[in-house]
Amino acid sequence: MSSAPTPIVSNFIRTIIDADLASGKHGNIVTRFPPEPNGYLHVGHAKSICLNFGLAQDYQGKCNLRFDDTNPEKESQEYAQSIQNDVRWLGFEWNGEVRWASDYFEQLYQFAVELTEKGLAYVDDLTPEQMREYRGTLTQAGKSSPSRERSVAENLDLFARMRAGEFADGSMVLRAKIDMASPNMNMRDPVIYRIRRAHHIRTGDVWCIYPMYDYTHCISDALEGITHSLCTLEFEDHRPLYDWVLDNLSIKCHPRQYEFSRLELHYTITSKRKLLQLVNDKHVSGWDDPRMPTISGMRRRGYTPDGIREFAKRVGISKSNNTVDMSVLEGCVREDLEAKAARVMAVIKPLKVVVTNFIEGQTESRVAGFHPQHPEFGERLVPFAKEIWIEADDFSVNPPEGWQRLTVGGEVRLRYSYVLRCDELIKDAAGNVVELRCSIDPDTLGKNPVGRKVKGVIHWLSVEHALPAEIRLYDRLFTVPEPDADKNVDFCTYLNPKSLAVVQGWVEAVVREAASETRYQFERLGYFCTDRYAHLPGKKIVFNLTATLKDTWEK
RNA sequence: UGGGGAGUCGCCAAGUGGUAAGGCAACGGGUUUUGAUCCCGUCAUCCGUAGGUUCGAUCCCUACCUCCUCAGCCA
Repeated sequence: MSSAPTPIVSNFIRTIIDADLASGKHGNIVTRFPPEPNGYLHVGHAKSICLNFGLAQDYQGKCNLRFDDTNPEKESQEYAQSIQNDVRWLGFEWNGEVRWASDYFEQLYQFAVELTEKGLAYVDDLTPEQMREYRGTLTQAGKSSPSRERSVAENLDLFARMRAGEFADGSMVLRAKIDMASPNMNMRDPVIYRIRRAHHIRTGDVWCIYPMYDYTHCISDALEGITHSLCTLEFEDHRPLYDWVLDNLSIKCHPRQYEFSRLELHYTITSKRKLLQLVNDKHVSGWDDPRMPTISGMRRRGYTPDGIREFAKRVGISKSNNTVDMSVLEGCVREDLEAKAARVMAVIKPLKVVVTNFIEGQTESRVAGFHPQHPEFGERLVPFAKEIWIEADDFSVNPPEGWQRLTVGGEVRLRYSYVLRCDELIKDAAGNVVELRCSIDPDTLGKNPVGRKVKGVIHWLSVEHALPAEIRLYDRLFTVPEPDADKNVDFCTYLNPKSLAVVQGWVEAVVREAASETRYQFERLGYFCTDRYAHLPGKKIVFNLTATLKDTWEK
């Protein structure tokens, strides 16, 4: 990061790892990031990625990337590919090859046979509705299915025939035989295999039965030698099942699951289902729309991997529910960009200024550094001419108290150039200010005028030299802090109609050949990034607003 | 009303039986040709509540309150 990086803060998981390493329980740690390839990764996943890969880095351990691809109906290669791209873009590399739960399908099947042989699993043909009834409620114990006492031999036969495709989808399942009276619903004989004739992205039509998450995850972790299996709080209730499966199978490795609280962010949503809805209903241009909280969306918006990683560090890891404001994420990105983005001037809402005492047709160029604190960023020439653009917001006919910008009769410093005085304004028939007639003080280049102080500094562009650019301005996607808080109101109701505004502005000619995804600070405006797709170097300039600069002037 | 979790500054978040880290934000001041950055300073007599144990408790015990979470052949 720019200045002082946020120091590593202890958390309960690090405490556990420290103890495991100190006691010799583990010589080194192995974590894993296990997404289901059923959507694009979002900021919440970024927190998990930074945790798992970050821990592996800090402790010189390893972190696997494993796809939990056990539900073929929702998964796709496109998603799997995007996930790999996102992890790498964030700056992490997984240990060895990408792992797939589907690579373990045969072993998973054999383990299920083992469970069945031990009398710990049985084939059930209750309908989903019946199964729900038999499961009981939070306060009432469930009751046994008639199939619960089926013989081992018959279970083995039935399970083999399930695999062989003899039964219809949904007609039967394999269940773990645990405890129908358990106060933990997950232990009331959970389904571990279901029949589903769906084309799988990797195994195609080889299988017609697929293992469930709870059964698959722990075994996958064990097969990979994972030491610390980290997941979010809602899986706390699943831990007994995770342990039950491993305790009852002939697998020596028994990873431990630890749960941390998930990230909640104000003014956005992080539910894959809802994010998918935004895409499908065309409320956004796609998963990578710059307004999306997806990693690819943030990338397109101009957020940096370092900024996002800093954010993960800042929010920390704990078990308490927490909601972080978007401004914290923006702050991290700003901090990173402050140090890394080259400065350039741009005018988003232009107002023409004619410098009456400057010679027509003359151009006067001044050298300006690309970064005030880093001369190594280099410099460029900024041309000055008789006609210039200034930001319309930098001029006011009736300025409020404390105004440091331009007003009639007032003076302001043109960044890198002269002190300018506004002598008169020109209005159109409707009374709108359309042009300013100003004059410069020729003796203020590189020095302050004598006898008076000019506090304000504004950015500007020579009309003749500026380059037109499409500038996409973004605002928060939702108008309320918690769009999906009320289950009775569709979160789309709170979509911000003004979350995107496309304007035609002007930028310095030096950015003409900028590659896509090049980040700049437009002085006094904010950080902008050339669009990953629409921006065509040398042909079409398209910038996305990443974040505005902090503005303490706001009144 | 069953089970599993969590409650420390506006937002995150350490911490320990010995008298409350840090970050962000905020607020004051300084520098500044970005009202940005940067620099300096301020910012919990108090750790959900009420009791108890103790020389001493945010950390131990008891009760209570609040919030989250679980009844998919999703993950």
